This record gives sequence, C-alpha cells and structure tokens, in this order.
Amino acid sequence: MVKKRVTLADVARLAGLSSTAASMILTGRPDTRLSAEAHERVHAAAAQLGYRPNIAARALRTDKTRTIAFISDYVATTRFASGLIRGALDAAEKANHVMLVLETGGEPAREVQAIEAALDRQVDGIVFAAMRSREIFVPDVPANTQVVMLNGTSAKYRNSVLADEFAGGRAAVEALLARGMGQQIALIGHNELAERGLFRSETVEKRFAGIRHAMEEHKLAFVAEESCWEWEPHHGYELVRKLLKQGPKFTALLCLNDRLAFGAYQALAEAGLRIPTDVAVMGFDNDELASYLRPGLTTVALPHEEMGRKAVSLMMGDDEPREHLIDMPLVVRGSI
Amino acid sequence: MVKKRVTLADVARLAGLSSTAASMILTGRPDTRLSAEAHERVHAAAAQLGYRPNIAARALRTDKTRTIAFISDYVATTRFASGLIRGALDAAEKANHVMLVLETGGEPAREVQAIEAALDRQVDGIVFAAMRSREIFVPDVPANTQVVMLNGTSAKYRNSVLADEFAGGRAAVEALLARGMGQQIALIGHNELAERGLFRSETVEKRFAGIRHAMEEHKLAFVAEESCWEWEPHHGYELVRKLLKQGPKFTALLCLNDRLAFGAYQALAEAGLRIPTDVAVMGFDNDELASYLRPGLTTVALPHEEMGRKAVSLMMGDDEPREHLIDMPLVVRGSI
DNA sequence: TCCTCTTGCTAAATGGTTTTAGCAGTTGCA
DNA sequence: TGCAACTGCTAAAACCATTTAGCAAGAGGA
Repeated sequence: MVKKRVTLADVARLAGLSSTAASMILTGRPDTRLSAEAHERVHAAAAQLGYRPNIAARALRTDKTRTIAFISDYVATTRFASGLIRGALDAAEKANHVMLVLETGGEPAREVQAIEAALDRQVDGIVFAAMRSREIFVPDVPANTQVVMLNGTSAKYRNSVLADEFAGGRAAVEALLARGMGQQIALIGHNELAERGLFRSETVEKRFAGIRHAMEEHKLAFVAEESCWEWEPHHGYELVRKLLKQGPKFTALLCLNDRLAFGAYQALAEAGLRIPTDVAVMGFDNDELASYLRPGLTTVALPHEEMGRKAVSLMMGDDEPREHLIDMPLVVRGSI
Repeated sequence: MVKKRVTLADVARLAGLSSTAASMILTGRPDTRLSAEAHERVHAAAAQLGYRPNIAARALRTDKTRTIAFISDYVATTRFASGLIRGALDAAEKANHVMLVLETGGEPAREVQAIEAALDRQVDGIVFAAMRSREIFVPDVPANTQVVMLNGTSAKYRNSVLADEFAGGRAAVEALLARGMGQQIALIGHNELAERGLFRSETVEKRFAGIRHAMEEHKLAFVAEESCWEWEPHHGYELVRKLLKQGPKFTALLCLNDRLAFGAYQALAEAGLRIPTDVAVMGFDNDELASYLRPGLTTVALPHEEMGRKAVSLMMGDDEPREHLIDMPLVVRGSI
C-alpha cells in the first residue's frame, strides 16, 4: 500500500548496470551492443522488482503516451455511442493503448475544452465521433497528433469512418423485393427537409438516396410516404395509424429506423394486421429492440462496434488515410 | 499546425521573471510574496502566448494528473453502463478532470492489465464499476490513489455507491397496492438460487428482500411465482404464457426487470388481456423500453447517471467515505 | 609498434514543471 | 549603530525516462 514506485534507476542498480543500459534493454532497442548477459540481468531485475515505466516521464522525452482521446458529442443519449466506444476500446486495448473519453454535448465551448484537455495530456491521437453524422469542425492540433473522424467528416482531416448508408438503403429495398412481397411499399420516417440539406444530416440523405436508387432501378414507387422530424416509437405508431386510416393499401412497410418500426408494430397489432403475413416490416439500425419484437424485426444494421474499431485501427496507421465506408449488414428476422 | 508547445519558461521570459515566479503565480499559491505587478505580467504573458501547462511534466513532480480511471467489466453489453459512464463523465468534467475508460470483460487477467495501465498513467483515482453487483476483487493500489466501488462492494475499500434496491423493492409493491388493484400479485423473474447466494448477486437479493418485506408487512403472498435464470424479453413472454395456461388468476404482475415486462406485454396481448384494466404490470430499471410500451410501463428506476455522478464526487472527497445508497425513483406510467 | 575498429558500456543532457533553500535589499526597532 | 525581520525574487534540485556523445579495453591489420 505504502510502497514507493520502482524506478528505472532501481532496476539498473539491482542489475549492476547504468540506467542507460536498462532503458535500452527494456525498450528493446535493436542496434544496441549490450551483452546477452546484461539483457538477462536487467530483465530479471525488472521482473523481481515489478518495474513499470512511468509513462509521464517517458512522455516528457518521447511525446508518446499510448493514450488516445475519444471525443463525442453524446455518449449515451443515443444508445449507439456505446457501440462505437466499445469497438474503439477494443481496438485500443489490442494496440496496447488506453482511451480517454470526453463528451461535449455538441457545444463548441465544451468541444474546445475537451480538445485542450486531451492535448494537455499529450494524447497520441483523437477520434472525433458524431452521433449525428455531419461536418465536424475541428480546431488545429499539433502535427504529430493523429485525427480520425468517426461517423462524420471534416474538411481538414481526411481520415474518416462512416457507415455505407447508400448501400444499406439499397439493401433494405432489395431485401423486401427478394421476398416477393414488396410490390406495394409504404415508407415512413423520411424527411424532405433533411434531404434538401436544410437540416443537414448526411446519414439520412445517403440512406434515402440508396433507397430511392433501388426503387428506381426496379421501376417502382412508394404507394405512400409519411415523414416526420423525429424518429421515436410513438411517431411510428401515429404515422402508421394515419396510413391505415386514409392511405392506400400496402403490403410492405419500410421504416427509416427501428424505433419507428417498433411503433409501427403496435399500430399494426391494434389494427389486427399480422406481420409478415399481411404486412412485411423492415427497419434500420439493428437496435436492441429489433430482436425483442415478435416477430423479430428484419433490419439493416449500423455496425457501430466495427466502426469504432476501424477508427482506432486507422489511427494506428493500419490502413491508408481516406474515407472508409463500413458495410451495413442485413439482419434477417421474422418480419419479412 | 507545426507550432511548438509554449512552456512555462517562455512565459517567464516574456514576463521578465523566473520560471519559479511564473509557476507560483499561475498555480495560485496562497502565501507567496510576489508583487501585484508580477502577477499581472505573468498572467498577461500566459494569455498572450496561450500557455497550457504540460500535465505529464507536472505529474512528474506532483503525482496529480487530474485524470481518473473508470474500470468496468462491461461497457455496453448491458445498456446501463452508458448511464453510469455519462454520470461519471459529467461529474469528472465539473471537477475539471478527465476520464480514462477501461473494459475488462470480467476477466481477471484483463482486470490486472487495466489497473496497471491506469496506474502507469498515475491516475488520481479509480472507479470500479460492476454491471452485476457483486463483491469485487481489487489488487493493491498506491496509497494516494482513491478507489470507489460503483454498483459493487469490496472488502478492502469502503467507498462505494449502490442503488437502494431494498427500498426499491418495497416501493414497487407499495405502488401496486396503492392503486387498490394489487390483491392478486404474480411475480416473475425471481431466482431462488440467487437468493440463497449460490449465484451471488446482491442486487437481486436486496431487491427481492425489499419486495418480500413489503408483502409480509401487508400480510400478503404472491398468487404465483415463476423464476428463471436470465431476464430477457422472451423469458418474460414464456413465463407469462405458462402462468396464463396453468396458473391461478392474477390481477397484477410484478416483473423483476423491464425486459421481462416487455415479454409479458406480448404474452398478455396475445391472450387478449388489457393493461392495466385486466392486469397491472410493474417493472424495474426504467429501461428505455419502458417508455416505448403501450401503455407505458410503470417501473422503479435504476438511477445510473446519478450513481456514476456520486461515485466520482465521492472520489473527489465531496462526501464521507462509506457505502452510499442512491434512491430508486418510482416512474409512474400507464401500466398500473 | 601504431593505428583503426569493434565491443560493451556509461555520464550527462534533456524534457517541463514544482519546490526547497536562500540571496539581496529594505524597513523597523532598540 | 546594530540586528532582526520582512519583501520580492531566483538558482538549482528533483521527478523519471530517453538519448546523445563518448570512453576504455581488446582485436585485427599493416
């Protein structure tokens, strides 16, 4: 409990060598000319004393901390953030790094603070994660600090990781059509303003673009479209009730996320419609909810964990610096 | 981009003073005798150069890093972890600290690694968070490193933060009875083995003890009890189907968590029973799900954010070191 | 023999901050 | 006048690891 830290000097003393020698041996320098016996003695001494290098002291010389920062606008408001974090954490651990997590709430003042706090601690790199994809503004950082955008892009930094929303949108439509029951598809959740870029959200834009592209390829049009600003279950519930009351008949329902689909299930059940017999339902995100529903909701997954992992491995220089798109896998359950 | 770090020496030079003076002034030492003019000059110089102290260098002398570690078994497997993290993050930010997040998966080897990684970086304190409450084993840490247990306890460290599960259990029963409809209560999710401590989970034990206590106070017994190992929606679904098929009639259903309640809703709906008219339903945790259901699920909330916040503020020494119980608020929605 | 290379190692500088010890110069008091 | 106390400041050590420059001894070659 009270024992003092073991320093490199202690190890060197016990091994009967200089700390220079101990340092070189323990850091595994390649071209040193120290004897095999010296190596052995130093390693033995280090093991015996339980030596652990003081990272702050090392950072002072080397400017490397084996620490990265994960700065996001919201950590838990959206349940997805934790997937990103977990993936990032996993990759960081594999690369023998630790991760500082910072939350900004999207407020510029806190963003600046978070970045400064990270730089003060000389992190080796920063992952900027946005819960809603958008252009992220990032202040200058020192040249030797890596920057990766996660679920967002930046004009200044080319390293970024995004979900392949366009392909995902197409996949959803293809999945509905492949079951041979998707001739009369209704869509809920699309927001025209978003598409026009007034309320900028690249995610939604690209997802929808993919959907539209697939529909056009098949020379199809939606039999109905209902849009809304937010995509919570009760919105889905209300939109579907509206569709059922006044809209045309539909045999498939494409929901722009799983939460909308959740509400849709409730409205369909109330109306006595069976899934997938009467209506096939399809969502996006692979929210935890999707597996709870009866029947299970077929959905196009947002691969958050994979994205987090990729962002960190990109930071470690495992791949070329550019925009990386991560596949959105189709998760097939009973709803189509 | 390429600009070098501004050091204390730079500030001192610009102010025309020694770095000793600059250090004392910027760290706000109380009993220094430096002139008002010196103060002014140093602050002006620091502001002009945009000086930020190098935390690694400072840590070398002071052993304080304004960094804490949050070590948990699972970050995102349970959706609750993010609540704990968010609360902790919030409190840390308020106290001008940053947080290192580490995940161990409950594996002892990774636990040791995580602790060492944290100590190598000279964190000021460590929060050990367990997703399933239990006795946590914690290796020795240096005397000046604070330790707080979050959602778990440890023989060695007295600082801990737990949800007040006993009171929560009572509150659930009281809430059912208060509505005057809870005379025939069925319970799902309790596990006898857990209660006997074979599969040690203090959370479940205390929650159930509170429930039992309240029942006894009112001289009531459950009309049926169905237990199971895991508490996922489909378990709730199956247990309730079983109850409906072979069990006695019940007018209230107490589910040991919200996910079970979710499954219960599905089973009740299939059987044509209405909530709350035919059966009142009550859950625990205040899972995101609870608000999505129709009618909304009344539940006893696990105050994760509050717990995370408390753990960090306890670490900062804002309260006496002991076991702290956090209230579990009753969240009333339409299901009772 | 002298010179150069190689081998195996170390002294000392370095990074940026805090902190201890102490130095001039002035004031206060007897 | 003599001495203590105060005022306003600084030099240098300390924290711990990395890295540069270089030393001493032995080997090899001419």
